[in-house]
Amino acid sequence: MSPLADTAALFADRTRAAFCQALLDGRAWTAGELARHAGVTASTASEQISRLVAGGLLAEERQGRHRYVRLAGPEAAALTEALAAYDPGTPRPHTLAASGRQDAEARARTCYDHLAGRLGVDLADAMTARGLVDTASGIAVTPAGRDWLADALDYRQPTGARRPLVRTCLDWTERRSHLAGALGAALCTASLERGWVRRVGSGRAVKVTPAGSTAFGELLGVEA
Amino acid sequence: MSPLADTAALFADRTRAAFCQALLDGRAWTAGELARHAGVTASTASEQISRLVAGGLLAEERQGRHRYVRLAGPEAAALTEALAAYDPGTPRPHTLAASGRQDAEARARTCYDHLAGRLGVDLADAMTARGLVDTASGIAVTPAGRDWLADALDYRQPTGARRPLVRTCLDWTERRSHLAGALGAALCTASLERGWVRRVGSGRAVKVTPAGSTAFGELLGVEA
DNA sequence: GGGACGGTTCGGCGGGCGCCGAAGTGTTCC
DNA sequence: GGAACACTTCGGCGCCCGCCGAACCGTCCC
Repeated sequence: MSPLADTAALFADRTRAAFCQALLDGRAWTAGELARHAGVTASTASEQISRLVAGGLLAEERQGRHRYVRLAGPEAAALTEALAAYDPGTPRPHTLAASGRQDAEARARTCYDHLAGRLGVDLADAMTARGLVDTASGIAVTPAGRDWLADALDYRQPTGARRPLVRTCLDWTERRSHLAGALGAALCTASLERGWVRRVGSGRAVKVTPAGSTAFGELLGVEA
Repeated sequence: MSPLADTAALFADRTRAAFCQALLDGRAWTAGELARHAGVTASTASEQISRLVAGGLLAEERQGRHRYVRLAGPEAAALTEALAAYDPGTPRPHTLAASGRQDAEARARTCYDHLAGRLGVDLADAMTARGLVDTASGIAVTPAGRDWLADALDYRQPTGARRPLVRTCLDWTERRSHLAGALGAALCTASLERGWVRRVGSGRAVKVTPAGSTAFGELLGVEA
């Protein structure tokens, strides 16, 4: 086919799409977990995973009798997000029935390696409002933002880093941008390590802890 | 299916992918032109175009007995580019045989509404080197860049604009970033209007005119 | 009106793909 | 060694989808 069509075909299947979206939490899943998650048999999952790996979208790691698999990299995650976020003009039906289960994810979740959902958008807004990132023309970290990253998160950009310090990521529940890139990853890592947020369930949803409420409030004036 | 899989399925076909890539030149094509371009019959093209329109990826406009069709918007173009650009680790086979026809496109072409190819990358590098855009942390237009846009291109960002002033777009021939967003569009528009570049053939390729060589040299120090 | 032309609709063909169950391989634990 | 377990391979079924040719519908031009 054509490279474009080949790449797209990897996503163009209910089961494979479900795999990729599940893996957007940035963690490695076993083949069996993915199979149960998508509601297919182990054999089907095995085949589909192999296709995704062959297509370069997933990276695998064998450990004993387990096959761990994760998204191949930030580019793969970005592509998955971009496809999931594309939704031309549909004014969000947003059925209330299904929203119960999705509620936790809508409030706060991880998106590959950064925070998303309402929390992610709030954090992004707060950082913009405080002049830590500048969205007036593109998106960039301000000098004040660099200081904040060093002070609050103890993160300093490696010299000669090729990964952009900050990148926007369109949120598929909020339909607004939140912060990805190295900054987003650092914020997410710090939040998990310091117990500001905790993963709930086996999916992407996270919950802001009391300590997190305090921290986000003090550091950014966000009440969550 | 799932929204993700549905969207991906639109691209997951040789013919439809060829349509989208052709339309990346930002212009409207007739159904017949697309059919010939992709090497399928008119009936097939008609059906596939209808699917892309129904999927919200293409916008159509009927004029007399012609059906003009173009990409639905910048998001659709960005998605197409993102899919085309994703190519995990393949170190560019770059067959010399096919490169003849593609040579013009590799040198300079439009990418939806901005300039790409070697020219696009050179312009992006020059603007970065001259401090008009800042890529140290994300991508943003500097104050000097705003002045340059006003002076050289007579472009001023509308107040309250929701489109980012500048955005990067990964080039599928150069595998490097060039400038998209409102800045990229303004630069492309100015270049075409002022005769700095001229479209060649029916595709996306453009050619730098002598006047363009002078202008790019004086404005940005780019020799092209 | 008549002919040329762009586009669409319909029927039908062929191939590819997703899925499963059954059998098989390799690993872990007792 | 044997049993449980995670995963893979294979054969086969059924469906979907891309494609074409033929007939048809509008539009444009003489």
